[in-house]
Amino acid sequence: MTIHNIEIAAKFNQIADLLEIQGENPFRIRAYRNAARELESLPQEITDMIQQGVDLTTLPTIGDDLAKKIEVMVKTGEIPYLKKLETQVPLVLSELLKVEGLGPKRVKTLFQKLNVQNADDLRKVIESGKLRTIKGFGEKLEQKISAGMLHVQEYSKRTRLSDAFPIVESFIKYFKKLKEVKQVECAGSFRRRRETVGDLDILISSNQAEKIITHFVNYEEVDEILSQGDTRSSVRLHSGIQVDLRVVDEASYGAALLYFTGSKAHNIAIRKMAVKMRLKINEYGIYRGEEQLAGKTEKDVYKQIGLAYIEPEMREDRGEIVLAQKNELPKLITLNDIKGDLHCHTTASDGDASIEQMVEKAQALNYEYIALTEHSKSLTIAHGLDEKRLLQQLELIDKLNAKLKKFVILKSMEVDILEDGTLDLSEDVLKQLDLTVCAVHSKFNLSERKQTERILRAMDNPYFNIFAHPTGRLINKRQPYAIDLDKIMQAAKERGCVLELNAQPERMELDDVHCLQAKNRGVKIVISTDSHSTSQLDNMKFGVFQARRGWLEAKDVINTHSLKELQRLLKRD
DNA sequence: GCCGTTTTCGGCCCGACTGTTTTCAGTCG
Repeated sequence: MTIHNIEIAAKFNQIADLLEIQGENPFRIRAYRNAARELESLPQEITDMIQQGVDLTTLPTIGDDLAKKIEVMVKTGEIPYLKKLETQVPLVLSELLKVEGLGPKRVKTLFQKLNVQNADDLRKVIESGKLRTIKGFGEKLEQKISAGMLHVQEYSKRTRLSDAFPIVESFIKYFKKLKEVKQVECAGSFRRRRETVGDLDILISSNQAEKIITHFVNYEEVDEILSQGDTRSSVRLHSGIQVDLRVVDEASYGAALLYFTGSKAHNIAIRKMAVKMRLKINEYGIYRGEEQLAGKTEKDVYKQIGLAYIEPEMREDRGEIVLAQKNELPKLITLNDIKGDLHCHTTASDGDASIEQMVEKAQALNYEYIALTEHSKSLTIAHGLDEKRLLQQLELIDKLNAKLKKFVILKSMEVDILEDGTLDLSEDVLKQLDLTVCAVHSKFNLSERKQTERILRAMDNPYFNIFAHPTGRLINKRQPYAIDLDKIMQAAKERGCVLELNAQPERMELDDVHCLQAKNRGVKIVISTDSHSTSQLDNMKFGVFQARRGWLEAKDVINTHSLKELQRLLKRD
């Protein structure tokens, strides 16, 4: 049995929930949550680390006690301490914590006074009017809890970054019309470009907070006003997304932006640094006693604690602060660095646009090259090309290339990796291609060992260049297939293969942690849109966002290079 | 429960809004 990091993290979070309901020491609770977060973003599996004899207490947030609990969990699949807690407080109570308006204190009260253990119990005590008999539970709170229960599922779902974009853009536009607005930005995980966002955090600088708040709650897409104060307000939009607004003075804008961009872990880390220097950071600025030392820009605030400016995408407390101290932060890749797209389809297989249309759009994006990567014959549903049709396309590409100036169409194909690890094209044809983009399109449910072996065998083929769709996941829809990416990366490094970061917003395979892992291993990445239409070529930005979250620089990504250099990088030994 | 360039004990990030109080606890970000 393999215990994954996220499973241990989940157990730690459950322990934290139960301790919270019991009213335990908040710092002890935080210790469990910190450890859970650490485990979630750990690039290596704990199980492997234990096998390699790594001392877990060398990890931040993990001490002697938690290290022991992790080891027991890995060995037995359970944490006895959690079992013990469950005999005192039913675990299902943690579900109630997800209801808006209910926190640990209220859940405990409901459990003790009315024996409420789950949503059903809660509904019953509301209907019978018993809830209101409890001290501290009034009419308004009852309404809030009732509404909250209806939406637990719906609102806990995170929105894909690409879906949040148009919502944010119209919000920003709406606020820019107001002359009282000096600066406006969407902070939070949106600004950190996480692949999904929970709610949206809009920050505005203005000296007319009241007017801004009124403008905010009157926005036409607002369905419900959740709170409305002097400087902050929250609403729920018709789309179900919650939006939080905060208004500050210009003198505090940078500090507030820093605070509302997060992540929470990053904020806590820099505030701790400030405390050590006898300073205090809050959303209004950085202070020595009453005196504000900085606050107008984020850069000023970082500078006061001896840090270089850290890009939002890196603010996850994954080691970026140490690098900022040493002034050794990576120079993150930007959209401007991209010189071409190496994964696109045309009408020849399952795309919507012709070759000419795709080329025209790629040229408009100032690209120097594009690779046409139709599906191969096994993928009949996508009208995959057999050898004969592919050869016809190659001829056509030659003709078009002869006419093009300062732009090259690369001959390629999205080759299916069959179940036995062979490629879905004969060597005769493979050798006529400039590069191959190889991917799994069937048999997703093989065991991790078999799936990994399948890919490794495919990589042994000297014509294998890019491993596309490396996890097969669809955000909010399909889990990644079981695969040992660590082994794959090792093999890619040895064989000179490249891993694809697929920029389709619903895919985003690899994730940020994978990117960082690849970078550390020296494995090259290609960011590709997998476009099936001309407009999808614009999805490149989402791939770049993800790459930035994974600390990638232009040099780590092969399609930032000129054609000549690209060809050198693709060459296998 | 973790952690250490003032500490192996005593700290642990910080503030706004709501509802139900009648001066503040609870929740949230």
